[in-house]
Amino acid sequence: MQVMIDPDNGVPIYEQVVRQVKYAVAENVVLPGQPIPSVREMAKTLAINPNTVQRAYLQLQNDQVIEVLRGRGMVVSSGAKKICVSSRKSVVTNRIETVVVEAVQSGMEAEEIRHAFEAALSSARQRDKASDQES
Amino acid sequence: MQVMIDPDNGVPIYEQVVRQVKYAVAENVVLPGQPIPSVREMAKTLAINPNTVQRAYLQLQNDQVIEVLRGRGMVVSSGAKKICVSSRKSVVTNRIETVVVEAVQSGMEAEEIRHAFEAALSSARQRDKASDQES
Amino acid sequence: MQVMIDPDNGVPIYEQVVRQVKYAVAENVVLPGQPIPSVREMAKTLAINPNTVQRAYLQLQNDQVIEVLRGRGMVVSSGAKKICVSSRKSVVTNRIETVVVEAVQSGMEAEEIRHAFEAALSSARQRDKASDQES
Amino acid sequence: MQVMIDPDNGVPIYEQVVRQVKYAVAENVVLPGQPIPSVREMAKTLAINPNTVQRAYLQLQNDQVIEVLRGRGMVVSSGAKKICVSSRKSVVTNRIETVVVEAVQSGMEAEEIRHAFEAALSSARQRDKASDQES
DNA sequence: GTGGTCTAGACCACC
DNA sequence: GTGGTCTAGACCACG
Repeated sequence: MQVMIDPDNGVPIYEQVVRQVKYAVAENVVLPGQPIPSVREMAKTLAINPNTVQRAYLQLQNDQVIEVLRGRGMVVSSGAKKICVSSRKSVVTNRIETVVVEAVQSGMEAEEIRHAFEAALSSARQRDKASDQES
Repeated sequence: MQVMIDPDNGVPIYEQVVRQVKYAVAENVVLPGQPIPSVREMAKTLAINPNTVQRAYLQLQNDQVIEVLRGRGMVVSSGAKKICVSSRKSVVTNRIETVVVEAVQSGMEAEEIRHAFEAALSSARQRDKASDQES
Repeated sequence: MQVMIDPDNGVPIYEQVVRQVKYAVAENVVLPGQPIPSVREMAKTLAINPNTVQRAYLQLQNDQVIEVLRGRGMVVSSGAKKICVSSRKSVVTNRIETVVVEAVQSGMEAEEIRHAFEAALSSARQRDKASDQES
Repeated sequence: MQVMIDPDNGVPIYEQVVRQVKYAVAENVVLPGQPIPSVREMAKTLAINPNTVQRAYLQLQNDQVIEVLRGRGMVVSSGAKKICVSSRKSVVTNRIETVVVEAVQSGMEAEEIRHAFEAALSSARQRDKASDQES
């Protein structure tokens, strides 16, 4: 499981860790029952403070994505994949709502917003297909 | 110039003020050279902290949308409209593109994304109309 | 709202804070909409680290007992009382289950456990009534 | 001497081992002077870490339930039965009293507490019987 | 003033 | 080795 952190992008580091672990679970990069890197190991590889990793893992526990085997570390919980897939969608939906609210508040007309959206969607899909073919 | 604030929508209040002033300029609600409400007046109208208005006005100065006339308060600067119109569209459009890319990357189908978008748009417009009627 | 902490009783300090805030809400010591002490203030009165209070408040947010008014502090959320009352009962029920499991595992007969339980219950109720009359 | 371990019930594994050894002594499953399984043997039987067994045996030595015979392993000490019988009841009874006091203080009715207790007791006994049959 | 995040370093229980 | 808790002190965004 490879995790990449950008400490300057506004999103809290612990939140970035949470998202990437969930993404890895949703994409079957790690399977239920498999261990995830220990707090100290993850902290070392990301060059961040163990407490920050601890906080990310705490949230993943609350979200029932991972569970603790006492004294032996943490593993992906059995229902994790389902949770991660659905949470990912709800997160994206929330983001869409936020952006749309901003657009409306800033005075754009519905048709104008819709046009920007459709343009973004078609170009994003083209790029997505292209990168699919590469891999 | 009518400004509506939602203290619970996650967007900082000062940022909401900035956006709506820019919106008013872009829509010719206020014209270059015309004064904008004083910090105190705006704060009283919106029932928010004067510091918050101060901060919004500071950012508007940095963005060259308003300027201080010594002893006479603040007015919309001459180049303001051009700045506001272009910045509004580019900012919102960029945000939309970012979100759409995330949605596609997270594996959502185009129809699914479009559905979330339309739902967000209609609910956002309803709330916008409702707050218009209140005022 | 008075909170008492015992740093040596095994229960984490942040957990003690969580419980006592919930207890205060359940007992109407603080009402929905009312503010709770700020992180710094609570930390000072309890003579503990602000981070520890922060963690307690974070959990209370997750449990939807309190909510943040940006820049102005935290208040008891509207549905808090219901949550606190029911959570209190479920916590006690869990504790009972744990103890009973231990008793069974340690080889006590059902009748023996039941006898100890009834004895404890009647003496606890007597003491409870007595303290009620005092107040 | 049969020992059953549940690694997921919150009680430390070494503590579970301690309790069950004491239980076996109290119930005359093993008699004073008789040897108890070696650390390695016990660890293999329970599929747990030898360090964990070591820790349990260390505590049993501190509690004067077992003693080391140089070169011949560990045996149940002479006063063990008396210690185990009395400690078992007093520990469990104390725990029950504590929990019941908490329940009463938290405002639960006597009948409510009794109901939770009986439910816990019957489910705990069922699980206990089930694990007996397995072995 | 408020809460939110992060770092550094310590101590503990458990396996 | 593992995770869990706590302290101390710093910086940031927001009102």
